[in-house]
Amino acid sequence: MPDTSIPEIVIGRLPIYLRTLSRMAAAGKVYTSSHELGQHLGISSAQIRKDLSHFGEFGKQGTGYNISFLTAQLKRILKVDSVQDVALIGVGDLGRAIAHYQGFLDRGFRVTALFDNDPEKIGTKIGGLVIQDYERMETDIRQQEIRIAMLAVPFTEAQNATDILVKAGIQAILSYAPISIKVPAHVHVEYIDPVLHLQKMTFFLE
Amino acid sequence: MPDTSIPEIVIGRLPIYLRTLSRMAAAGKVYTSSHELGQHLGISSAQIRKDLSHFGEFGKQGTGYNISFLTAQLKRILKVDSVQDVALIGVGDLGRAIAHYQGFLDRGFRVTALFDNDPEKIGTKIGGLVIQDYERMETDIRQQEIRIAMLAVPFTEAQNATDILVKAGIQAILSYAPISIKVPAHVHVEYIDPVLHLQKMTFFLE
DNA sequence: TAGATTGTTAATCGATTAACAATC
DNA sequence: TAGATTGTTAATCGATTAACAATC
Repeated sequence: MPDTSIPEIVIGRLPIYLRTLSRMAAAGKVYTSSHELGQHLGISSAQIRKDLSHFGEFGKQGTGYNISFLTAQLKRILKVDSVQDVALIGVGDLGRAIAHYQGFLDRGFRVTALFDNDPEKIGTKIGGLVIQDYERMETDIRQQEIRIAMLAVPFTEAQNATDILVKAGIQAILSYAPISIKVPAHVHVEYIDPVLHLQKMTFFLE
Repeated sequence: MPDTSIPEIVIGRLPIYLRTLSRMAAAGKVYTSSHELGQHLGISSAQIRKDLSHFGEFGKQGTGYNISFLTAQLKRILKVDSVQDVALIGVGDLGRAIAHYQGFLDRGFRVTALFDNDPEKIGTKIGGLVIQDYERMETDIRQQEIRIAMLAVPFTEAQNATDILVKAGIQAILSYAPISIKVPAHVHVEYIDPVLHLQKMTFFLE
């Protein structure tokens, strides 16, 4: 059971460390240090050491961190050492791009179910998966014991789809819909809305 | 000129306020309060009032905020009261979805240039825009005075594309490539990597 | 050994929140 | 007027960083 006293902001940085370590391993490096990691990411070495210290001692004085060892530890901590099944709701342009994306499996995820409410799409296939009707969403997700969903529906449809996901027992939702969705406290929601990033950056334009 | 003493974290929340106000306006509401806004977003009313106070006084005691007035003020502050042109680099599945996305214009952005380095794609059209060769990236972006780019290339190509964008005078980059890119200090970079969100949420799975 | 780097502590820094006078 | 809500101050809370003993 994860220690819930660990700040959420710390958990949010672990995947970034993991991603950077993977790049280093691919480049043939064997050891790294908090200083080197920090330089890559633009954060302080102290922060990296502090973050990791919440979970154990993974380094050696003088030599730093063994990259493959630290990678394995972070994967274990984040529970991505086994592959997590993900349901994808909404198969428009964006949903299609997500379904085709080859970058999930390496990092612990696999889209194993597709749903849409457009009769024209239902029954067609993407990457070997049949697009299913909303009707089947609750039972399919339960049967497959899927705990994570990605939401790529129009924002007008987001809350409705969310309500079905919650009924199906989904515990985590990554939503691409540009709207705040309501969920019970036990369901985690994260959002991706590119326009929020663009608007933020526009403020800083010269 | 924006007051640079305003914390970046505050700027990051303004687009969220703006998005919520738009939803309220669409629902026919005329006034709202910091309390109501906070409830929608799951943040405290004090934080909303504090954030807004960096930029002026936009509310009235007793009645709260006029939604269309506050919307106009936030758009002005974020500089999205005029439409910003955006270049899109990389027209794979994701780039295609971005190019087709209808949700940008309403919120201040318009994709006006597409680039790819795949000879098979160069010269073909998406939504009325011709996909141009990398060769033309620097000059086209300069000529069109584009200041913002979205990066949807494979991660192996991200730094190379970024270097060209920087030479072209781009000031802000929204990157979908799962890798940290290096830019000069005057260029703002934001990242979207869905796997980071998924891995973070997986930690909290029961 | 000498140099390097960890994990941890304490200090600093910055963000959030509670409270309330002002006032619509 | 009475009730509601702002904008702001001061207090609280939490995150980041500097520093260093331990030790590889």
